[in-house]
Amino acid sequence: MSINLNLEEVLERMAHHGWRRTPAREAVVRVMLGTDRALQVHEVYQRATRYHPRIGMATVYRTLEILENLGFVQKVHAGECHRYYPTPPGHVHPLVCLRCFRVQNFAGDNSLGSLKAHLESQTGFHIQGHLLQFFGYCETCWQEMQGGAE
Amino acid sequence: MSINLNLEEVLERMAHHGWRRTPAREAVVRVMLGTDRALQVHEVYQRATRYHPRIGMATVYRTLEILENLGFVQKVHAGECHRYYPTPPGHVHPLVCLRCFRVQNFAGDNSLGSLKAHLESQTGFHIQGHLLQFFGYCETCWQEMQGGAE
DNA sequence: GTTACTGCAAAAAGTTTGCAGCGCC
DNA sequence: GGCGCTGCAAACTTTTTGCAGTAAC
Repeated sequence: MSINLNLEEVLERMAHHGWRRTPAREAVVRVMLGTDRALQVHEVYQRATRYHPRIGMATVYRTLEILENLGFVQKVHAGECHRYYPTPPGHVHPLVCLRCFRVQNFAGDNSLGSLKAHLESQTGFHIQGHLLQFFGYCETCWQEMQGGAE
Repeated sequence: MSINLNLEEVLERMAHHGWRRTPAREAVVRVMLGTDRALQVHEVYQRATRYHPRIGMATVYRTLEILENLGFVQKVHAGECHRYYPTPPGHVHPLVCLRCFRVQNFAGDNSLGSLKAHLESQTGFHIQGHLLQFFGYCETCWQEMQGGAE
């Protein structure tokens, strides 16, 4: 969720696209606004039940799909499966902690633009997009892993 | 599969790691050596049956896991699901056609190295790796799409 | 002769769909 | 009041696991 938006703004923008405002959708939006980590779908579901106990998994899937299509959340490919995290403002890429899945965003490398142009002329491909992620361990997790806990 | 390796070389390297040479594994290796596209697991399975008709899906999964761990094949995240393609030699990244899933590899952007160092000092993350892919349409598919088909 | 490997089938995990009732606009 | 949305359950897809027979070394 663009971290510069609040609950009302997101719901309003959804409304502009014809999506009704419901307690279930509000719950999912709250969850995504309130996380600094990439979440698996079942984690989104669990957290959403705090705001709307009777929400179902299907609704979570459907709402995440809407939010993704509107550009409010994004998928991250972390190891085994994919996770969702709020889309930050600007053209940035995620740096994901492989242990706690906290996401740190960094500014898009502007060399990718020229690389894209270069690739298009070299290969004849018509490029539609790219995927850039870094993986590692955040300072906190790194310390804890060194401490033998792992 | 590293395109500069042949069947014997791959099987030999697997043997070095203690993996036995079997018809099923040979079939999967042949499939991966013979593709220029990223394949879904069921596509690998279908093609493998040409070499070894009684092969099972479970064996395909198990063999792809071995090949991935040894670095002979890689996953690509293309839209809906992930696909496997042979690891090319050198440090390169995939440019994937969204229609036919042909993979064109390009040389790793060396600016990523300095970006990594920059990110580590900025964020405190200990970076383990990165994921860079471009998506688009190859010239052939682009022409066919313009032609009104699709 | 051992032990790793296989194919099969069943289980598990992840995701989508159908639908009747509810509640948003 | 109409229709979009929901939760539930069932279906479906993808991946993993258990196991007894088979074959590689």
